[in-house]
Amino acid sequence: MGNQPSFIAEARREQIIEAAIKTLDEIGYVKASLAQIAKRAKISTGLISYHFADKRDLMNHLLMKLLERSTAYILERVQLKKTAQEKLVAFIEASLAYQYTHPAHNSALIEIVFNARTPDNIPYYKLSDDEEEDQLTHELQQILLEGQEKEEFEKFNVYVMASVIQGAIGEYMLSNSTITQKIDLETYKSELVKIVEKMIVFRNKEYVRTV
Amino acid sequence: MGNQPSFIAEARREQIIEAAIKTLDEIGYVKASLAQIAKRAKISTGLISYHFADKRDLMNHLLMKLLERSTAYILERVQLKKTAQEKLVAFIEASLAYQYTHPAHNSALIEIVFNARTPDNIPYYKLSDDEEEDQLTHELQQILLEGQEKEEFEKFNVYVMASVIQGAIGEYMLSNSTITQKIDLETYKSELVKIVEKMIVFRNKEYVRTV
DNA sequence: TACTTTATTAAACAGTCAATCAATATTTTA
DNA sequence: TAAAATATTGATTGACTGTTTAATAAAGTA
Repeated sequence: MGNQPSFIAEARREQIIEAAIKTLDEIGYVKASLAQIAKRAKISTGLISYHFADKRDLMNHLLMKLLERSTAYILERVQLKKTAQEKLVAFIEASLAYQYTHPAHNSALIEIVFNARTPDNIPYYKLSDDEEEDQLTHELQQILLEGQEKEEFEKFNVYVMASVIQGAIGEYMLSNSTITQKIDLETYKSELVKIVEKMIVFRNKEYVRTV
Repeated sequence: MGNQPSFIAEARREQIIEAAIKTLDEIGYVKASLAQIAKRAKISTGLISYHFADKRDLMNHLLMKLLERSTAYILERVQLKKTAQEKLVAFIEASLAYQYTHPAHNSALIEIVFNARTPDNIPYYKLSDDEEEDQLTHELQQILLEGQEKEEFEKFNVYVMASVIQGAIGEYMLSNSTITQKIDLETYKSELVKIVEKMIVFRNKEYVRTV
C-alpha cells in the first residue's frame, strides 16, 4: 500500500487549489463555497471532498502554497545582495513587486488570513506564526540585526522596526484605493525606501554635511 | 407620519448593535449569523430583521458606530496639543491606546472590514473610504503638512509617510501575537515614536551634534 | 375608554452549505 | 486480458442561512 500521492491526484489537488485561489479573489471567503470552487475548476463538488479531508484542509493547503510562493520570490531576490542595506532595499522592493504582479494571490491571502480559524476558533491573523510568514519576518529581523552589527545601521529596537517596515508594505497591499489612487507603485517604492533609509541607515559625516 | 425613530426603537437598535459587536469578536464574521446575534441580545431573530432592513444594513450601522468611537477618541486627544510634533505623538499614542483598551471593538472592526462587501461585491477594505476612517487618515496628513509648513518636519511625501505611520499602528493591532509576545504596548509606543521622530522631525544643529 | 401604531415572538419558507454515498468511469497492476 | 485500485459524478442528507408572515402583546393616542 504505497502512500505517495499518485501523480494524477497531485495534479488534481493543484488544480483545485488554483481554482480556490481564483474563487477567493473573485467572490471572497464568505461566498467561496465548494460549489463555487468546483464550478471554476469544472469538476463536481464531491471531487473536492475526495481529495481534501474537508474545507479547512483545502484552505490550509492553499494558504501554505501562497506563503511558499511569496516567500520564495522575496528571499530569492534578497539573497542576491551583499550588504544589509542592499538586502533591506531588496526586501522592500520585492515585497511590493510581488503584490503588484500577483494581485489575485494577494487578495486570496488576505481573504483567508482574516477568515480562516483554528478548530478552537482562533483567527489565523491572531495566530503566532511559527511558519512561513514568520520566515519573512525572521529574515527581515536578521537583516536589521546584521546591519546593526556591521554598523551599517543605527541602534533601534529590531522588532518594532521590522513591524514598521512590514506595516508599511502591508498598507500598500491593503488600501488598494486610498493610496493607490494618488501614488503609483514606483513612487511608493522609492519614497518608502527613502523614508526607511532615513530612519535606519547610520548617519556618517558626509550625510550630516548634506543636511 | 412622523419619522423620528421612537425612543424605544433606538434603544433596541443600540442593543442589537452591541450584541453584534460581541458576536463578531467572539466567533468572527463567518459564523456571526442573525441567530447568534439574537442569542447574545436575548431576543428573537425576527426582531433584528424588524429593526434593520437586512444584515448588511446592520453591519453598516455597526461599522459606522465603531469608526465614530475610535475617531472621536483619537481626535479628542490630538486636539489638545499645539505643535505638529506633539499632535503626531498624540495621534500615535491614542491610536495604540484605543486598540489596547477596546480589544473587542478592534476585533469586530477587523472582522467587518475584511468581510463585508458592497452589493457589487467590492470588499470594504478595498474601498476608497470617503468616510470616517478617512477622517483619521485626513487628520494625520494634515498634521504632517502643517509640520512641514512650520518647518518642524523635513520634506517627505506626505501620503507615503501617513501610510507608513498607519501601517505601523495597524501592525500592532493585527499581529496580536508575534509582536505582543515580545513587546508590551508601552515599549512599542515609545519605540515607534522614537522611530517616527527620527524619520520626520527636522534635524536642527543641536540634534546633529548629538549624533 | 376604544382604536391605532409599534414592538415582539415563534413558526415557516426557500435557499445554500459541507459532507456523504452509491454508481460509474478510468487507470493501474498482474 | 482480467482484476483491483483509484478517480469522478450526481444526487442526497441534514443542518443552518436570512427573511417573511401571522398572531399577539404593549404603548400611544384621542
